[in-house]
Amino acid sequence: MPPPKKKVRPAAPLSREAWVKAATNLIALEGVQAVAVEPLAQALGVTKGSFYWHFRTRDELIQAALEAWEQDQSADVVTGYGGIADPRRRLRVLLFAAFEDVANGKFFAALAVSSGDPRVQPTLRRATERRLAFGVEAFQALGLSEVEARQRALLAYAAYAGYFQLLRTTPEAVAAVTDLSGYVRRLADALVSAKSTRQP
Amino acid sequence: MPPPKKKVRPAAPLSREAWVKAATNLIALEGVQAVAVEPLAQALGVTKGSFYWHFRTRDELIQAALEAWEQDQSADVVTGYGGIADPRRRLRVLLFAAFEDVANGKFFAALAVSSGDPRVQPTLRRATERRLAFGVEAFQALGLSEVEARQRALLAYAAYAGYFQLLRTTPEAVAAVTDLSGYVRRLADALVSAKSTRQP
DNA sequence: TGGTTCCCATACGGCATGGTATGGTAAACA
DNA sequence: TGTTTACCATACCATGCCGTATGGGAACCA
Repeated sequence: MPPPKKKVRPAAPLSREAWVKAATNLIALEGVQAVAVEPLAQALGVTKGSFYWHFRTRDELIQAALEAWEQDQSADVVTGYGGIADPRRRLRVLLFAAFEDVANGKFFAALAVSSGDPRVQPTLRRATERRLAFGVEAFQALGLSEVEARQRALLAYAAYAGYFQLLRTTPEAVAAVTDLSGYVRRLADALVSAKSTRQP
Repeated sequence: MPPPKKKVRPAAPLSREAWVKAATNLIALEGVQAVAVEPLAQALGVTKGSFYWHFRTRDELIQAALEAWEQDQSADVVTGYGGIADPRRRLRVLLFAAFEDVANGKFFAALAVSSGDPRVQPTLRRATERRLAFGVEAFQALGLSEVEARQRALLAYAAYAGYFQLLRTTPEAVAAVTDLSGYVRRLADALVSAKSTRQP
């Protein structure tokens, strides 16, 4: 008779980061609530026993994934667009970069989907505030008042958030607009070059 | 000794519509996945027994709520803005009306939150397609090509969707812009009066 | 007064999942 | 070679929810 159970070790033991990465992918696809321990373990070819050795609880995994994303975020913002001198050009580069980072946009949209989760809320709030503040600053550099800069930053950010929300919920609708760069260019033109008050 | 259980009837028996309305409110607040039979029954002061007399299943309640909303939607669009002749004015009225209907905007954002649910997807897709088509038509009436009209409609709709998403996830961020009508006016100006191609 | 219908309570089974307890195996180490 | 440590499997309990089965009270009707 065969030996009752050959315990086959996976080629490499799972690291904590592997769990976090898997959770991050799952969040981007289906939101935070989809991060369930048992299905995730099955997808990784192990069982819960493995998970609860690496993490104390499910919350800990989710927090780890969120923090990892937030870290990347801050790094991007700080390093990237501080150096561009011309405020008009800086704004354009900022907008294009934001829309071109599709993976990041999708993850952000997934977070918005999970905004009901109390773990997600602080992360989402911080990210939004930081980005909005950055946008306000960029518009003020154009010489606009703070009120106007806030309006335009909110408009730009809403266009960003809405675009990736639509891309997530109804990609067919977005697919009708094939020229993304044209779309962003139009947004940039509308926000950067418009006069400071309503046109007659 | 007191009688073992005085079955106290509620003043009025619950109607099917009362359940639908309660579900609708819950969806607007927390999304579709929050519509759970037992908690909802408790909130209404009854038990599951009542629910499963009015509905065959939980799905049936959710479908009913979604259909009710979709009906209202079509009614609004059809009745409201068909008659305005001047295309510029028509677009402005349309935009202002969309942003002013806060309840509807919040419900839409809640549906986007629940976009993973297979019951929600068709409703969301139909609503998005109808609204976008309406927008494309309105921009074409300005004399724009279809490609340009699609871009602007998507931009307007993204600004709409993003605004209510932000209002839902991080209301503090939106609160910094107190003048909503100014915000919408800026959006309208940017979309309606901009030249058809990029400015030099 | 007895029956019928509407509306609901109670009790139960079932499933998915979070979390715990415990043991087992392989590799490194002494 | 014996022991410890890292990593994981298995079995188990608890909880929250869906759906079913059944009965029962109140109101109306004959």
